[in-house]
Amino acid sequence: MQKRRRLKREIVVETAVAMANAAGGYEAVTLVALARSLNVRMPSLYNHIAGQDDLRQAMAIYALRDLLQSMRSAAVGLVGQAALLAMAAAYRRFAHEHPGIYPLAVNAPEADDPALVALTQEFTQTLLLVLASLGLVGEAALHAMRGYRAVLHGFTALDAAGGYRLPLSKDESFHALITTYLGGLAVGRQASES
Amino acid sequence: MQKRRRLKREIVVETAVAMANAAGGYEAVTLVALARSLNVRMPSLYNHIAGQDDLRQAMAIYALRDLLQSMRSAAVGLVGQAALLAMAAAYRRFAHEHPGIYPLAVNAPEADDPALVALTQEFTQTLLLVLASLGLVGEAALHAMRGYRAVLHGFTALDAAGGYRLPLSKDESFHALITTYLGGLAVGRQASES
DNA sequence: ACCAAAAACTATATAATGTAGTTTTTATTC
DNA sequence: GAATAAAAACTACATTATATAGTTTTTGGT
Repeated sequence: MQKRRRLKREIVVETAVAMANAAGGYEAVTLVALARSLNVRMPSLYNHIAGQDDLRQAMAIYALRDLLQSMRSAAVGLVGQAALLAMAAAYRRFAHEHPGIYPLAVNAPEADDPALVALTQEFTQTLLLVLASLGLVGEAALHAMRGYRAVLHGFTALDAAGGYRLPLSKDESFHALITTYLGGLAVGRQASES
Repeated sequence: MQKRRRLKREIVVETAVAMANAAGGYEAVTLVALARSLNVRMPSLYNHIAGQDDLRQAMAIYALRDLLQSMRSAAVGLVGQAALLAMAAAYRRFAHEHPGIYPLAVNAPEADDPALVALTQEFTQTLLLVLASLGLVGEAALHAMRGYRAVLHGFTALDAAGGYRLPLSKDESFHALITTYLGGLAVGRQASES
């Protein structure tokens, strides 16, 4: 029997995130359903969020922060390939455990939110640091960062979309993909050094 | 002044595809908008499609067929890395030129449609043939196929989502990604041969 | 205890998907 | 060439979702 007034934006967003993950997709979070799960009528949500777009942006920021933290934790104490492997595993685990919000973290709608911009910069900075520990700097590092994220998202998205139906270990496929890409990076680095 | 009766499913789907590409996303194809663009009232569409889900599945099949054909055309006369590079370029071009239906081609909702299953098998077969020309067979080829598609989709999706905002050539990033992955495949192949 | 602000509510508008039942058009058959 | 059955259009309506307007209730600071 709690006093159920004083709903807060934070609670609204967190409940929405939980609903999305439970349902396996953020589309399931309708405002009516979210309001019902908060024991409130739908229009009351507008006291805390500016509408569905605003809610999704807030969920995206939540997701991105969570993903970044997961990847950083996974890489603590590691450098170079080991760090990139650990971060890749953390990325995949995050997407698997948070199917409702992972797509929001990637699609990152608008670039107008300061929190979103800051998070994106932190993300970039973290990756560039790890790539530097691998010997990649300058434009090569930027291309490698784009490639690394493409690899991670590509596998993750195809997996989530049900694209891997063959009776073949997905873990092995993922590991093969990452090591193949990292191996290719090593080759390119050697070539540019010679 | 054509006789505008005898609307056909094919016309409905093709108009929907055109609308989706023009709008840059399939979400813009509402049944009311589609009906208006066909000079018809919305419920009339139900004589040709079973609803929005059916329409999207039809669009997905259309997209997948188109994508497969583009990639095959690009690879005619090529084998090995050259073929995979050409197919990658065709994939990216397709996604860029058909922003409305590309996501449908990837998300491939249900596995219950025979046409969809057949297309998917053709796709797989084509890729495995090219990979075989590179010397990859068996499970290694299957892992490589998953990786190749992940690489293609990952870059494509992040690009479409506006994820590449840095002032850095996307063409170069894409080329670097593909050659890095293919280089990694070559390394892995050497290692397994020794 | 009062009162202003915050946050809930009811009621309503708009737009989308989808269904039921009816009417119109088309094409085939006698 | 008219009759008729099937196809495909229509009107009308039910349902669900987002969003807004205006009102009432709750709450916390003075």
